[in-house]
Amino acid sequence: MPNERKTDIVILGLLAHEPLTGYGIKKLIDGAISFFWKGSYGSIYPALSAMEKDGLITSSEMPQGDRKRIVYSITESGRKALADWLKIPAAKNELKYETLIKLFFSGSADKDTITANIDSFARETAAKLALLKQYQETLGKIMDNSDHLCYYLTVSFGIETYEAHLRWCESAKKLLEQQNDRR
Amino acid sequence: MPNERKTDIVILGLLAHEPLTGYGIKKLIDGAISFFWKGSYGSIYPALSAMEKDGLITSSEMPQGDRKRIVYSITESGRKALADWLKIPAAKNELKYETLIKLFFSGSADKDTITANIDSFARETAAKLALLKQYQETLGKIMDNSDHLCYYLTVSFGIETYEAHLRWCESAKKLLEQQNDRR
DNA sequence: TGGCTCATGTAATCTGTTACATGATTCT
DNA sequence: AGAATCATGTAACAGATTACATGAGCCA
Repeated sequence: MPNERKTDIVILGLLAHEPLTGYGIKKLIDGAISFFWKGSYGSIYPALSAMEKDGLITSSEMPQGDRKRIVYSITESGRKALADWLKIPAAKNELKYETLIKLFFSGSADKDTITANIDSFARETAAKLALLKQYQETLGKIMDNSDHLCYYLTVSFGIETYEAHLRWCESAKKLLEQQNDRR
Repeated sequence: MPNERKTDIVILGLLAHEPLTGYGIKKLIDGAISFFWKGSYGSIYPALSAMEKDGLITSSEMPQGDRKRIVYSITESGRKALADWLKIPAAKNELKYETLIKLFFSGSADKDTITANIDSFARETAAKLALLKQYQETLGKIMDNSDHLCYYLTVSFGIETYEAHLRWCESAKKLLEQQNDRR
């Protein structure tokens, strides 16, 4: 039975491409993946231990000089678990935006506070968008295999979503102005 | 110091509008709020107890016949905590879409699996979108105060985001077709 | 030599879900 | 009478974060 823990799936997905250390996994998660998934050492290392026990991955110590170094590889059983999970269309998709909580309950807040919150959100979104566009550019040049196509589609998702967010920021601020003038 | 727990903030925000029971809070969270925030009884009731101890809310037993019923109201201290939190522009905005994890690691999956996943995502998104559009229609008619304006803006955010998702679904499927033909 | 990166790991804590237990009221 | 809804609450578990502890290798 494939593990439900998403950390496990992400690790499996990364190891399906190449063997990695826990540290290396963390670095990759902090890259293009980070816009839809986060992971800390406190979740990665325990997951690696558990998955090795379950036979989904294997480890081999490959020290660099005197520095401890454990490289993990995916097993056949691991590949199967990953493939099985990929085939299940059911997916939990969660959007948890504190900005929306703030906005929803800002009925008694003054207009400047609301606008400041929207502006702050817009800045953060623009920064993330810029990063994704960089990734997209790089990927667009090397879209030679199905791996890269999938990366490209994921990044495109982020770009279209963030662009929609930014458009909303503009229209929201306009509406706020209008309502303000009307009083 | 304002509590960082978002469950607390959501409860405070709801109670700022009207006194409610734990059950009533759960019902409201399951409504228009649910697209950006979820809550279970297992998180709501303990939060209510903790917040009462902290003086952010007060309770009064108002049984209905023989049925136990505890109605919570926000205190001045609670209103201040909420207002303080609303003034901080910093916000954690998390997009956690399993669909994107699946897609990102679908390099070795066959095209039908990927398309099925996208279709499933599109159906779910369309369903959520339809609900939000209903809310928007209702809200559009009664946009008489700043509370309703904030609700409207929040719902609009969801609508624009989900519409962007659906557009992406279409373009993603087209790209997949093209790449498939090219082989 | 000092700071960054590579590298592993754990303990305490937080936050929340799921599942259950319990029972009254209201609607059909 | 039976189903749905109203209503409160807890215990076990899950999943993750934060902060810490530790230390080697590499570059300027």
